[in-house]
Amino acid sequence: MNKKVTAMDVARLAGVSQSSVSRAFSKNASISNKKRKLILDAAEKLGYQPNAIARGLITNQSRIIGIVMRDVQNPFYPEVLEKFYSRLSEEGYQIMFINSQNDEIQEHEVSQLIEYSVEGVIITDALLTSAAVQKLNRNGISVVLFNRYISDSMSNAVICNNFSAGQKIGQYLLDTGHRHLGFISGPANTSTSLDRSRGFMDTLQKHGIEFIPMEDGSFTYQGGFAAAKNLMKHHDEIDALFCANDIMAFGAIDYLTTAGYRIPEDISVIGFDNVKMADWSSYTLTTWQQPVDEMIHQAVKLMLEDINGQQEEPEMNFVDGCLIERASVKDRR
Amino acid sequence: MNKKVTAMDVARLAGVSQSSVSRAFSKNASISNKKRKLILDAAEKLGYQPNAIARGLITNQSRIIGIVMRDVQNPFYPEVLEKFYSRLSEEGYQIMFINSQNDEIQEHEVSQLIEYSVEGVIITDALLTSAAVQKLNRNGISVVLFNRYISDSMSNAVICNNFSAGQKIGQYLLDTGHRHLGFISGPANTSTSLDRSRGFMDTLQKHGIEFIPMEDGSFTYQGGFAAAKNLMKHHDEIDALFCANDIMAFGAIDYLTTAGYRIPEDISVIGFDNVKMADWSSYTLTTWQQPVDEMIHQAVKLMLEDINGQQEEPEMNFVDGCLIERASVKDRR
DNA sequence: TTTTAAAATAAAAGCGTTTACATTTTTCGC
DNA sequence: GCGAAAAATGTAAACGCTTTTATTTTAAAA
Repeated sequence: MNKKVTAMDVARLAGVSQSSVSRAFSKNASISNKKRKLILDAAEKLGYQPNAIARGLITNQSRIIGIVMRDVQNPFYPEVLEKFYSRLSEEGYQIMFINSQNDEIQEHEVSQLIEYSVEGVIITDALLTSAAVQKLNRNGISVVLFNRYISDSMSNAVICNNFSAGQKIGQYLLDTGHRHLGFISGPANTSTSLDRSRGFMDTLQKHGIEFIPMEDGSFTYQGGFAAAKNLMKHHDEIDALFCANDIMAFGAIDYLTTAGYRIPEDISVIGFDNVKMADWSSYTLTTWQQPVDEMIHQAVKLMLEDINGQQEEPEMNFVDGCLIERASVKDRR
Repeated sequence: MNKKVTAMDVARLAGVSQSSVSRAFSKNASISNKKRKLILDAAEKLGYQPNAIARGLITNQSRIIGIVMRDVQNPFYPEVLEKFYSRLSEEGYQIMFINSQNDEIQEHEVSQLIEYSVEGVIITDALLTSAAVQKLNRNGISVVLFNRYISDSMSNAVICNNFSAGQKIGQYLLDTGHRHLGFISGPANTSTSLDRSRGFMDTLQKHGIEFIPMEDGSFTYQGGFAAAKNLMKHHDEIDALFCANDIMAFGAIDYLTTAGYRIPEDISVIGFDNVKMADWSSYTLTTWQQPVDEMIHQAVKLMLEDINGQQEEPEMNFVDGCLIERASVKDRR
């Protein structure tokens, strides 16, 4: 456990002042090429790495972004995490990972973020109280909600246009000749699930369908499995099932298959997210693709703008996505 | 973007010295209860949070652990990540997440870790050069390898006893009356895949089987799918397939099913990891369970010991795991 | 009381940087 | 060459804490 080598050590070896060492490592600082090379060589020889902690203290910029997730087990989120990592890396940021254990993001988790002076926080699939948002804001920490929003707060958010996607899915199912629809929702306190459901119902109502059977599948495989079971027990007539995310759709399909229904001959199933597995040949799930790359691009853009103070007002960006047709929906016309 | 409130602010409000504020927030410091309460109240009122960056600078302890992963898309790893988060949280550590994009951990990724003075690094499913390990060690950063090891280096590691697991899987397949085995491996440069394969072959050889067909499935679904296809093309006689991880097993099963083979009637398939999906009714995969909780427990224990200097020598801990029998293997006796 | 030890507090140094400011060196027009 | 402006370098002051050291207050002993 050797002592860490500091800028002072480099300075001594190179025979310059410590501030010159600092300048040698900063992009647009006033320093001669000759001296810079001298210093860099000395640094190389000693294996010097600038200390980001010390830098953060003086510059008041940690260059750390917190990412808080909850449902890491849903394959959608690892993908998101990976992509956020790439984008933020490119921008020279590190990621502090928080896996919120509870539905709602906890006080102490917010505190951790603040204590480490993260410059921004990306909230993914976790519930945020307005109090938490305020606390973050009060500490000058930018917040971007990813794939959810809270109406009363003033936070940046980028979300798939779940309402319109829901509408289009409803339309698609109707267009392909389905008449007995069912819906498996996520938790009732998520904007994601709510908007998808509202859009879906909106279309149905326009076609004179006022009520359809629904079950909460809590965004999990087991939930989807159980929800499908309940649904079919009381509504054997169902010919199409819209699941508010893919993972529930897999659960539903697995239940239906074991119960002897054929997909899509007997029942069509449609999901939401287009996770990698949707393409697996066991499922070949027709689903709604969230344009993850674009969403992440925008989220990072908002974050950076906010951090750099180029933002007047928090923005909410909606992106559309599109239907991916595979083999889990049958054309019944 | 309010200015951050510092210990000095609290001190002023409470009418004490700044050092007393510091003491009020530290566990076993010499301070009267009266004053502590006074200070804590003032801090509460101002919404003061100690600045971990500043603390880290003076104490030379960042309380950050780096976790580097590569194949986050393999569902095994999100689970691991989540559990590491819980354990390390309990110990008061934060996680800096690195998603290595390449097979081999990159120079600049190691640098990032060093710049942020992480106290330790957990390496999961990523390849580490000895040079990288040395660089970390030279900077006093503890390294624990999770689920892999490198023989030439002196790093802590906790791994499933892949060799013996491979042996037992071979035995199990033989015991259940299989005579034409095939193997789908991971990348040839991973100790994980190699040891599983060696153990497997070891058993087979003891039973007079010297050679079996093998394909590299590179630890991915697509790889497993393709590998199964290649294997069956040339070796139609195969009656059992051992896949070096679950995700490849899923790919293999999906190929086999679409090709008209019945699992397990025509071909038995066995995986490795016991990810959540293995229990899904589409797969009901018989597989080897890695004792993740125990592995993580040990990894964190090693890490902490190393950080606290209670370690003479790097340790390599092997854990066993056990076979989980589901429905993808048929008893052919 | 007075003396002395112990406990609580304050003052100040220092962690490894960046950066404003002061000083020195270089460059360049005349 | 000279002088002035520009560029390069050095000096020193922060940043927000912890911790050592010095000082004050309190408690205990006499």
